[in-house]
Amino acid sequence: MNTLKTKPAKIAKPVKRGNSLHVAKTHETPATVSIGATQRIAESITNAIIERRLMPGTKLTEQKIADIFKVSRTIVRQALNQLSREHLVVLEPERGAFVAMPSIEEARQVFEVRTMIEAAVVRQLCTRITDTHIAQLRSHLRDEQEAIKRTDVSGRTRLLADFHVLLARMLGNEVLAQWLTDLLSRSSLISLMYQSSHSAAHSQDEHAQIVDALEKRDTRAATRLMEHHIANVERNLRLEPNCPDLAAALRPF
Amino acid sequence: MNTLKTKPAKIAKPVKRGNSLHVAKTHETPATVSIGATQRIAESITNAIIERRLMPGTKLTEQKIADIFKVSRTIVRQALNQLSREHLVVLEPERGAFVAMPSIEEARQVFEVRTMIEAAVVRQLCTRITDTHIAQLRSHLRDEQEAIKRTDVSGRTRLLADFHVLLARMLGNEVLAQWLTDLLSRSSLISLMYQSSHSAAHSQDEHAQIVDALEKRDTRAATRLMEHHIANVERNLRLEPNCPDLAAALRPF
DNA sequence: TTAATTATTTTTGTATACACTTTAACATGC
DNA sequence: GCATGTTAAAGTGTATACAAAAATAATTAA
Repeated sequence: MNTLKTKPAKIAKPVKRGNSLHVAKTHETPATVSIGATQRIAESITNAIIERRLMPGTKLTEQKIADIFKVSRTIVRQALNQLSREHLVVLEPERGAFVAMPSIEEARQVFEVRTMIEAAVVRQLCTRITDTHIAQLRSHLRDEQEAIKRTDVSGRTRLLADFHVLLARMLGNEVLAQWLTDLLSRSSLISLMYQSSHSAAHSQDEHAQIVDALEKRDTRAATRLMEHHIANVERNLRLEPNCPDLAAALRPF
Repeated sequence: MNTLKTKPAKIAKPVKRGNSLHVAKTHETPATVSIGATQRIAESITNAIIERRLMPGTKLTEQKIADIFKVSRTIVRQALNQLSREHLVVLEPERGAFVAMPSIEEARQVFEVRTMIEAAVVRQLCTRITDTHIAQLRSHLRDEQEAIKRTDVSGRTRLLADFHVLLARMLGNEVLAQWLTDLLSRSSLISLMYQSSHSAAHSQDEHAQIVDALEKRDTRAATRLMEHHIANVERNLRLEPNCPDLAAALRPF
């Protein structure tokens, strides 16, 4: 019932710098040049999580992070808020921020959504993919292989996830790409938490098969391969009721 | 290169209050009971936007909002940050927050994604929808009709959007439902900005047809109807290069 | 009068202060 | 020794202070 009445809607003249969609800030900036400190910290924490330097459940104390980055808690707070909306961090009222521990149910839902959306992406893509796109994908596949060869764990994790985002981006739909990016960082956290046994090499191979199908514009095969790929990744998670529920299961009441 | 090294990852014991997915805070709380002030303000602004009391482009000055709600700018800032991540508000550095003015391109992308995802939702739903669900949908359709009858503009806007979220929620996938919620508030802002000529009654009728198809478990018809419905809504937007670009077009340079 | 320049006021961005909550450490009683 | 209650430390949530930037108003020159 809070009406929020304002003056007769004084419209701001459309200043219109930064015409295009919100792609602007997504793109890498030249150097350490003052790209919001908030963003810098959020990315550092994201990297730390994805690269397994911060384990799920770890407490993220505001002051400690503030000290590390030499900023005030205000900035850290903004970063943590952002991360919580990306589901990489959980904010418990009056208790603080923790690296998220996605539940088994959440994992299931994330993979279900990914299957739905990525199958649709691949289907769409078959009707409009260009040779340039195919070349891009081949190039990406090579990068994946290299990262696997030299056992660059964090690099290959990122590249394997980027493959999926890359496909979405080829539809020329930033809204979709942005969302898939979020979904994939959640996925990374999930496979990291439930120690996936799905080898990177196997994933890479499946990616290659998908590209092959795309090149032939074989809609049926491409969607089937994508669905199987995601299903495989999910199937290979250790989703048994482990640690957290174990403690609860052993308790008398 | 910011390493963010912390102590050997002191894992916080899984306190485990609020076991289930993040549904907890989504649910309505009894009364005005201290549900975060931030949330309250964000919702007020959202309502004001959807109900057309705040037009696209309006400047949202932090102090003014703070005064209205009798809180500090800190809280308002959090709310505006949240809204910017929902794309209802745009944050321009050093300039402030404005009600978003989604571009034509953004509109196109939002509807494209909605088509993809909602077609998939309906397809999935055909295989697992229950009679209880059908009853729920029928009930919702009645609510829509009533709101239209008594020309409750803001009510019907909300209900017509909620129909789509309701479908997603029936898949038992909160991740999906949450995202569709975001997409639909963006859609609302878009149709509000580009004055849709698609009558509410027509939309409601199309919703009813979709439910009919779902009841018969007619996958083919249901997906086709949903795709057409969304396409209709988009087609009826006034997407001509209007005001904003007009001004730019007339300018010498 | 109009345009350009300077001065003034708003408004944002970040840091800091402070109250209140939680957590832990310790002491007391059983 | 274990549980419970008490006290101290740490941490979060909100308000406020202040510097820097932007918007607005005033002033001057053409």
